[in-house]
Amino acid sequence: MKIATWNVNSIRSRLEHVTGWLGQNPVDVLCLQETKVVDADFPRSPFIELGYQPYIYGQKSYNGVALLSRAPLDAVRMGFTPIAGEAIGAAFDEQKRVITGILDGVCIVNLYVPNGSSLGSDKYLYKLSWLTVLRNYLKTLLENHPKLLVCGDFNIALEDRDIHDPTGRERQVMATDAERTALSAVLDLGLADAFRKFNQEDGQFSWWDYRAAAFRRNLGWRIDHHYLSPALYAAAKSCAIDKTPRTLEKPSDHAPVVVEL
DNA sequence: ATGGCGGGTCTAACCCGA
Repeated sequence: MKIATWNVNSIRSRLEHVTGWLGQNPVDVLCLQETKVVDADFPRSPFIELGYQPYIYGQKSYNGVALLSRAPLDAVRMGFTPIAGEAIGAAFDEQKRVITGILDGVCIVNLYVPNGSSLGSDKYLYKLSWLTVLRNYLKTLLENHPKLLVCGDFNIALEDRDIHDPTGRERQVMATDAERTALSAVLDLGLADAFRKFNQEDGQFSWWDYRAAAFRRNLGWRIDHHYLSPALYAAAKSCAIDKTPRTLEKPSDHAPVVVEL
């Protein structure tokens, strides 16, 4: 089973890149983030024609996640609310950042973690709160789904080797100690980084700023991840970043990351 | 480098991302 995660920075602007990539890389499930479109306007038919069923959870202009699956998914859940309840979920689900589904007993959690803007801002505090809600959400899911895959755009680089230049990273959003601690608390539930099972190199990135020729100079960050529960981690066969779509004209600033289970 | 690019939409003296 192959599962990919890709922040596409608008599915409508990236439609040809995504359909082209799926044609070349027929993964079982593609997890999308930042679709930036309401469900009624999501371009479903190009994916149906490719043999993929879209499960979408979007909003206008910002955020938005989707699962594209070759086989029907079981128990698709939108947002935190179905697991966390209305009291916690309703407010956080105003931003569409979470969608889950089950394929062959593997529970796939697709996340778009808040960016956080800048250290100490309201958005930064929201990001930290969001991660505490995520921890409780995944704790409950793990109790019922021992085969759990949590992937997406985490907007956090856990280690200095995941950043091209970690100088000053403690004041830089995506790399502060508070963010790393919050994500580590999530992973301490029993989730491990699939990419690092296979690759210990530095200079391995999944996002490059559009500015300053960052991609050409490989000035990037590794912030898109696949985290696996122990049963899946032991069985994982490969995990790799595909930089090819980032070389195209008008690319997303993120590259897809593929894990094979 | 409180913003170089590139999404979005209230097409801007806009907002937001990472």
